[in-house]
Amino acid sequence: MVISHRKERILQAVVSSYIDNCEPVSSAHIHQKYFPEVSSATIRNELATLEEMGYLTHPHVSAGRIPTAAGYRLYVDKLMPKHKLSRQELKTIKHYINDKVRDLENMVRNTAKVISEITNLTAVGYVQNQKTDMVKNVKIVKISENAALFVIVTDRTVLKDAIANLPDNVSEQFLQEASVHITSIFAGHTIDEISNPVRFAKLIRKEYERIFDAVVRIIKNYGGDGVGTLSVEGSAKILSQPEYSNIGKARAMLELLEAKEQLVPMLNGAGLNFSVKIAGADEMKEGLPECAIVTASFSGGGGNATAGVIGPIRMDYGKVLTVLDYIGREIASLPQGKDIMNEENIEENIKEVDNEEE
Amino acid sequence: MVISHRKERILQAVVSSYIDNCEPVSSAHIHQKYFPEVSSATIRNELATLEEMGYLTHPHVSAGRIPTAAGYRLYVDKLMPKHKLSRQELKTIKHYINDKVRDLENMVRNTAKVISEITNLTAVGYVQNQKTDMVKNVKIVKISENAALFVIVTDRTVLKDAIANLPDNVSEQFLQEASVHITSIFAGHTIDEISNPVRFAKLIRKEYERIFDAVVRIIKNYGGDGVGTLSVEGSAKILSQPEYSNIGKARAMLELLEAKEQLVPMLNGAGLNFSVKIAGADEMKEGLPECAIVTASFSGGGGNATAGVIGPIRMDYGKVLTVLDYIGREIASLPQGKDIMNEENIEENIKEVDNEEE
DNA sequence: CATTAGCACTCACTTATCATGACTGCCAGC
DNA sequence: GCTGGCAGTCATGATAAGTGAGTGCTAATG
Repeated sequence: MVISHRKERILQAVVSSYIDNCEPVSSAHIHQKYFPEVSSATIRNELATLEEMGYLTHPHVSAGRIPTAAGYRLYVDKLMPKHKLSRQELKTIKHYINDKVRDLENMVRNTAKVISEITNLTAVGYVQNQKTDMVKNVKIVKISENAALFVIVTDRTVLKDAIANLPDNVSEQFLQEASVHITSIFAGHTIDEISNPVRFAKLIRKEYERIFDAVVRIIKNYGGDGVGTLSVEGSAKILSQPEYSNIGKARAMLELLEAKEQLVPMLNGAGLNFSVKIAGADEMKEGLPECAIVTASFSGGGGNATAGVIGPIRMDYGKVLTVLDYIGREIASLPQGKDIMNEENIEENIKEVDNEEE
Repeated sequence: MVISHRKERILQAVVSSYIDNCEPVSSAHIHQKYFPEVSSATIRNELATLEEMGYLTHPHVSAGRIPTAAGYRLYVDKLMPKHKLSRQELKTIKHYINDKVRDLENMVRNTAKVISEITNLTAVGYVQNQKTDMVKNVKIVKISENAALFVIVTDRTVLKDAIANLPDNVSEQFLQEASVHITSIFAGHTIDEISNPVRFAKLIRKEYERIFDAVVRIIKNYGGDGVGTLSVEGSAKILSQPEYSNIGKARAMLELLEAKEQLVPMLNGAGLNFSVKIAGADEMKEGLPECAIVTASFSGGGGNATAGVIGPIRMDYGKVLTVLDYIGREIASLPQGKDIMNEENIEENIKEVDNEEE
């Protein structure tokens, strides 16, 4: 059955109203607030048809209508009104997203923070390490008598958390030379290529072999599936949503937020700019709490990543999508690296990085 | 009034029972489970006295007794029975706490994870940067045309998250020399001393001045109050506790866990080995949710840090303290750095570090 | 045929009332 | 000092009745 324009408008009214109030919407309410031109009886007829079509339900016979997953789906895809961000919100976004943050992980965390703040929902950000990332530089820094920090710079980010033991009597000079040698071999190659190091093994000078092996292992590990940095911001906000006022549901949700392995696969929008997944309407794993996940992929600032919100199915999709869209543009517009190093700039830069650690 | 031995035993019974069941304890229950040798009436008399003394209350007249904050305090300080960890639990601890984790932040995160897993409570770990930390080494690593990673090694940890812009045309060679020069000036000095750099400024060679300034800023920032790494593990576990089944209380608790500035001051045990803070009995800030915080300070592995649990006042203090104690010993017994670098070792080491990032 | 007014009907939700029983507190006797 | 016994209290849970928001249907109207 083709859905008439009026039915669409009525469905839109139901979804909007339900998103705002989280209460079943009655025909009288739609009549008063959205459709004074037709009577509530007419609206009742239309509602009955929309229910037959699968877009709406009732919790019980004497209750108003609430959208089904299919109803939300149609709303998101077709009916959703444009949202306009306030001046204050734009300012907040600009404050968080700026060119002072230099590494991808921090940028993503910042992005999640600002999304959470503005939408008042829990936000997630994820940087998936990719096998196609290209190694640009490998540095090995001796940090104590018997340990070194391995810094691996790729075209998307900087891996700087691998610390490994050293054999005795390795000099700084030696590590420095090893870094140069290994960089010369790996530079320009992808994680994927390096993970299969046979072709490189013959290029390596004998004395650097052990260091080489360590680097290969670090890089292999970096490119593994599901490895990456996940940030979750504002998880307490889940509990303000009435659909999670039941403690069991709230807990399921929080556990999902803590379980990286479960959460990460749900963030992939199959390469789309935006992805709105609604439990029930879209293929989502069984056993997960009822929720919707809206994600966007961002690129700019020398990398790309995914960020979005996770919340009740009844969420303000219009606002969320507008926020994600705007942030996407902000990030894309960041300069690709300014060559400035005045005092102020460094100071703020450092503070920024530092805040992100918290 | 001096508390008699029998009163102590009865108080102990009340607190233990309440910790296990989270239900007011009746005189009959104590009689059956703990004191078959005296009648419930006698126990009632004792309970009445204990209530007068301030260790117990009633929710209402026909309900059993529950401990007051003072009752918990006495229990923790004097009456608590020793807990014994199971073989499995000891194994879990050994699995998490091992010499493969090289940096303090990761070790603390691991510690929090294992504490949370074993106690089934939310755990926190905190590494407070201290003004008395001594700088050992400063390395500046060029990671792109116009940015560098500043690695600062102290006697307690490695700071490796500061990235700053560089002026044009700074060569690697130059940064390398600057690192050596700056290290030679700062090595052996504390954060506090360096934060007031006047005495060092005259030692610095003109050409390194800008780099020097950047390092000083990073170090100053590192030593700032409240700066440090906080890990919170298992926050969803809060919601399993019946005292937070009220969504408002649960939310207050989660918000506390997200608010570093509020949480950190509560973790300081004033230099004690163990600290048990009970909201109500101890000075805790107003407006915070009802909770108890048990922390221990750990030292070993080349640093010291604080970790513990945060949960309802009704928690199994015996178990928590035993776990913290045992973990403390494990950490203290870690070798201070082994000079091995066989394949296996590195591999596990790297995996470990990587896992921690998640 | 679409629209509408009107009305019967349903059913979640609220409030009132009552019964239950798990406790304590106290007293009198041992 | 200890104990059995008993009256008194009060949270908790069950039952019943009343309320009203909202629908579905029908018949009338344009």
